[in-house]
Amino acid sequence: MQASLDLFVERGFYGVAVPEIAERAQVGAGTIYRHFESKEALVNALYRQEKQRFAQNVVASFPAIDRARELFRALWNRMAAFATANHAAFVFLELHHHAPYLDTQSRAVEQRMIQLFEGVITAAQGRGELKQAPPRLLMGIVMGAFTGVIRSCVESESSAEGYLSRADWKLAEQCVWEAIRA
Amino acid sequence: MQASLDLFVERGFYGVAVPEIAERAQVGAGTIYRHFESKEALVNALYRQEKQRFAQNVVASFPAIDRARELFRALWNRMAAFATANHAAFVFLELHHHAPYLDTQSRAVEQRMIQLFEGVITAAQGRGELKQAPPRLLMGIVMGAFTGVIRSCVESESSAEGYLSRADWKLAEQCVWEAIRA
DNA sequence: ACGAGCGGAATGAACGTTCATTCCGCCTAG
DNA sequence: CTAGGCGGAATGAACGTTCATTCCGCTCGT
Repeated sequence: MQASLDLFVERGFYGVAVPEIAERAQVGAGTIYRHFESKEALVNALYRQEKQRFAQNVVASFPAIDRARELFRALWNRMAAFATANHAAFVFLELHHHAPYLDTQSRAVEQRMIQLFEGVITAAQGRGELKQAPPRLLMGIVMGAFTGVIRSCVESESSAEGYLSRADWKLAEQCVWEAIRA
Repeated sequence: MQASLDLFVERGFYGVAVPEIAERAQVGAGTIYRHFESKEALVNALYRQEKQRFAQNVVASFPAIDRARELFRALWNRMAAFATANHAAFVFLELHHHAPYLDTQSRAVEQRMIQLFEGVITAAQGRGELKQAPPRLLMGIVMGAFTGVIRSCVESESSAEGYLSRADWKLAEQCVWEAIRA
């Protein structure tokens, strides 16, 4: 699964041959089919695993606070921590967002997280802490901006830069908070 | 090219067979090779065409104003207009961002636009109109948020909704402006 | 204590299929 | 009548998947 993660991130689902995954994983091609029914089953298993890992890192044991500002900071920091520690996984999830070969169950993992967020946003709006806009819109802005921030540092082609500094993360967090605060 | 655009958006470069493109375009498979040297050449031509169309729609004949607020509103509205009128093209550009089969020239088209934006941002920062953050970071936030907004409406699975209302676009514009304003 | 024998996981060459690309007969414009 | 562009069957490479075989670790009779 680690091997396929790396390769799928590089060239996408259809761009990677199963024997290639096997080679990178240092196993025989047939071995993959003892663990996964098909290439599609593999990518679904991988998606679910990483999505769940992401969800657990981000929303599990979420601080039981009600102030939107703190909630948002916590959310952002957790996402940043996950995306930094598991860069490939994050890009993979981003890349396979709504891919046609994802099955119903894989999509459901995401739906649950979205609905959870929607509830939190609506509640915060009720307290007048967030802008009055469709929750989906605010979610799109936050998630999109987060992805954009990550991409902006990957693309800084000054080669070996690698990751955002902690200061930049904090800066970005402040920016995006101001986008959604009431 | 229109046929390949639709298909590439649906399933990605490697997920679409050339004969399939031919069928959708209602031409023979061989005919494609009288116009493009290879499948890769086709996707590069398509990328360049759409990226340039996007760039022209967004930055060409840009209002000669210096107030960042107006500039941003104009930028946002043009991007929104383009993305609404050419949804597939926008998704295609998004999807092929940094794909390994894009050649140097195709990447250069994007680089020029980025550098142009970087200059505008730096200038506005000099005038104290934008937050003091790395221009790439601000660009990532804006572009990412824009994409996120688009995605948020595509995903509203209430099926036949289709597009954002004009009011929602305006709402989103205000949100994202507040993210980057000083 | 030990080795023959067993079960099942791993293997990778081989299979049928599908792909990108080529090629040649056909059709049409001039 | 002819040349040029088109179509779509043909082609060989590469794909996902299978399966006969190998390999390994454990069990159990001696």
